[in-house]
Amino acid sequence: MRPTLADVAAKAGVSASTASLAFSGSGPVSDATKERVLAAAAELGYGGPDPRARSLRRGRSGIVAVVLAERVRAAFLDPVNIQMLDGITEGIAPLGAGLLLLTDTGEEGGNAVGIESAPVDAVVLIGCSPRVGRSVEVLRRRGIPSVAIEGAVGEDIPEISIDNREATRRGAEYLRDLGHTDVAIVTLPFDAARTRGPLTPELERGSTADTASERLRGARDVFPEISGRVAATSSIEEGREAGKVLLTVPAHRPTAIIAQSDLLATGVVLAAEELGLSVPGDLSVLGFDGIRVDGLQHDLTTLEQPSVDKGRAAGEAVVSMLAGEPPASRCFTSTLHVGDTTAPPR
Amino acid sequence: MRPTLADVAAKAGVSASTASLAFSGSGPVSDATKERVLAAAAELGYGGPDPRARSLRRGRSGIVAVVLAERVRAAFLDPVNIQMLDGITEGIAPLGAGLLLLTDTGEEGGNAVGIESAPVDAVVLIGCSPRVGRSVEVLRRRGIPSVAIEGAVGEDIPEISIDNREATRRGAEYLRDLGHTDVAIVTLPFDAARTRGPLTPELERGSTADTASERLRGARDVFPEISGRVAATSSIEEGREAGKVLLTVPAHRPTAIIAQSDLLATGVVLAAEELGLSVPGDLSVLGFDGIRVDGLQHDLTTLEQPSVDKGRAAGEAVVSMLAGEPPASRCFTSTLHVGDTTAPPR
DNA sequence: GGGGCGGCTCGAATCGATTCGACCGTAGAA
DNA sequence: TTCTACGGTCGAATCGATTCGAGCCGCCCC
Repeated sequence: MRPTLADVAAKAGVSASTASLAFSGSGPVSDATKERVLAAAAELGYGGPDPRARSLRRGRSGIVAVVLAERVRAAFLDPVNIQMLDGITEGIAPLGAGLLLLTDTGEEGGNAVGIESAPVDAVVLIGCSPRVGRSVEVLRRRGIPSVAIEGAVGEDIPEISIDNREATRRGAEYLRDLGHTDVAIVTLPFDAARTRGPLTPELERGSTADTASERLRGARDVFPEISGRVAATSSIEEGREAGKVLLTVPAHRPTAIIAQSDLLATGVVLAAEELGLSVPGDLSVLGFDGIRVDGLQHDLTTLEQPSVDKGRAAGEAVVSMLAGEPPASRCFTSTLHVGDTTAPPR
Repeated sequence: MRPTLADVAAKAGVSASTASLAFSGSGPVSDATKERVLAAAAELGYGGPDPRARSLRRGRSGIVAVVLAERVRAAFLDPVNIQMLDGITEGIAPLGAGLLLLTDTGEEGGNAVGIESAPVDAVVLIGCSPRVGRSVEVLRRRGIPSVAIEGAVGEDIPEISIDNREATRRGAEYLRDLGHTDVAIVTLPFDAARTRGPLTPELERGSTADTASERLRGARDVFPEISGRVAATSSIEEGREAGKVLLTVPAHRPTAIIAQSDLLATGVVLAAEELGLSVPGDLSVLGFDGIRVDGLQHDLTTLEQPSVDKGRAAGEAVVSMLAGEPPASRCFTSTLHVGDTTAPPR
C-alpha cells in the first residue's frame, strides 16, 4: 500500500489535520511541526495529497474541459481552433487550471470519459452541434459553468460568437461593388456527418451548424441565387476539391468565390492556379478567419475574426461564472481585410 | 444544495447502495427498482454520480495528462506534435480516457494545476527537459505510470524515441555522397530558455535537449567541423531567420544546410529563394520529420519519423503499465526521403 | 496569582459514491 | 418438507483529504 496523509501524520506524531495544514501551507503550523511532517513524508515516500481526494473535498478539480466538434487531429489542422485554444488558456489563467480535451463524436463509447463523467470545473464547447444538448443538460444539473463558442447549444448557456452573417454580407458587398455578379460559395459542413457535395436546399434545411448557415445567409443577402459546394471540413485540400468542381464548368464559371474559411479559400486559390486561372485576374477569392496560411503566396482578402479574443472571452466567462456572476454572451465583430486575391472581373 | 445519490435513493425508497447499482448498470438490480431510481433522479434534477467522488472511490479518473515542453500555441504550431497527440489518443483509446494538456513551463505558479496536483491516471511527457525531474519523482511515488517521448527524464520511466543520431548521420552521409563539403546546420533549441543565435560550444555543453544534441552528433559524425545557428523554436519563421544569417555570408556560403525539423527546413528554403538562390541548384536543404508542409512548393528531402506511431506507442505503454505490466522503452527508426531539395553542389 | 489572549494542534464531521459481505424471501430440487 | 440456490437489497466500511470549532498551553499584564 502507498502511504496516505494519515500514515505520514502518524509517523510524524501529529494529527492528520495538522499534517494537512502542513502540506497545504495555509493555516497556522509551527515551523518545527511542518518540518517534522515533511521529513516523515520524505521518509515514507509520500508524494503529497491525493488530487482525487482533494478535489472531492474541495469541490474543485482545477480542470476545464474543451469540447471539440471533431477528432483532435482534424480540429488542430485549422489554426483558428488553435488560436481559440490559446485564448482560452489565457482566459482561464487566473484559475490555474489544466485543459482537458474532449471530443463530441456521437455517443460515448463504453467506458469513455465524456463531458458527463469527467471531473471538470467548467466546460467550453467549441463549434458543437445541438447534439450535445443532452450532455449540456447534465452540466446544467450539476451546476458546471459552460460556455459555447460558435454554436447554440442551449438556452441558458452563454455564447461567444462573431457577426458571421453581417461580416459575410460585408464581404459579399465588397465583391458586388467590384462588379462581380457571378459568385459561387464553398461552405463549411452543415451537419455532423460532414456531408460533402453540392449545396442543396435539403442540406441547408437540415443544418445543425450555425456558423455555416449564418455565413451562407450573409452571402445570400447580397447574392440571393448563390450556389456552390459544401466541404467536409475546413482544410486546404477540401477547398481545392470544391474549387476544382466549381471552376471546371467553363460554361458558367464564376468570377468570384466566397469561401467560408481561409483554409478553404487557400484551396480554391490553388485549384484556380492549377487550372491555369490567375488570381485575382480570372477569379477573385474571399476567405474568412484572418489566419496567415503558411506558404500561400497571396495575401488573402478575408474577413478577419478575433479568434484569440474569442477564446479568451470564453475563458473569462467561465472564470466569472465560477465566481458566481451571471453568464453573459458576447459577440465580436470581424473586419474585412482587403488583400490581393480580389479584383474587378475581367 | 444539489441533490446527491443519497437524496435520490431516499426519494426512490431504496438504499444508497442500490441506487448506485442502478446508475452504474453493473450488478443485479430489478428493472422496476432501476426505473424508480431513475425516475426519482429525473424528478430531483440529479445529474448522475459525481465524477470526483467516483474517481476517489474507484482510484481512476479516466484522464491521461500530456505534458508539453512549451505553451500550447507554440507546441501545436508543429504538426509533429499534433500527430503525436493523435497517436496518443489512438493508443489510449482502450482506456476511454480524456487528454489533459499541461505545460512544463518552469515552476507552477500559485494555484496552478500541474502534473503533481492533477487527478490523472497516467502521464505522457513530450520533449520535456530534465527540469521536470522533481515532478516525475512525485509521479513515481504516487505510482502513476509515466512515459516520455523524446526526452530522458528519469531512470525508471520508459522512453519512446527515434534514432535521432543515426538518422541524421544517414542524411549527412547522403549529402556528403552528393559531394557537399561545406555544410551548415540549423538546430532546435538546446535549453529551456530557448536561446537563439550562433551554435556555440557553451550552448551545446549546457544542453538539456537530447533531441537537438543527438541530431547534432549525427551531423558531426559526418561533418565534424559543422557550424550553424540555433533556432528558438521549430517554426518556418525561425528557419527563415537562421537561413538568412547563414546565407548572407557570401565569402563562406554553405552549399547545403541540415535543418533539425521540416519547419526549419522550409524556412531555410524560403530564405534561400528570397536571396535569389535556387534550391537545390545553389543550396541543398535537408529536413527532419517528414511532415507535409502545407503550401511549400518543394518536396523536401527529409528524415521521415513515425510521429503517429510514437504517440501510439506511448499511449499503449501507459495502458499496459496501468494493467500492471512492466514499463518498456521503444525506439523507432527514421527513413531518408529524397525529395527535390537536394542535389550535388555546383 | 488570576484573568485573558493568542498561537498551535486536535477531533470529528464531511465530501459523494462504490463495494463487499450479509441477509431475506422464494422457488426449485431432493 | 426441508435444504439449496439465487436474485435482489441493504448496511457499513472505505477512498484520502480538508475544515471548522474546540481545546490546550504558555505568556503577558494587571
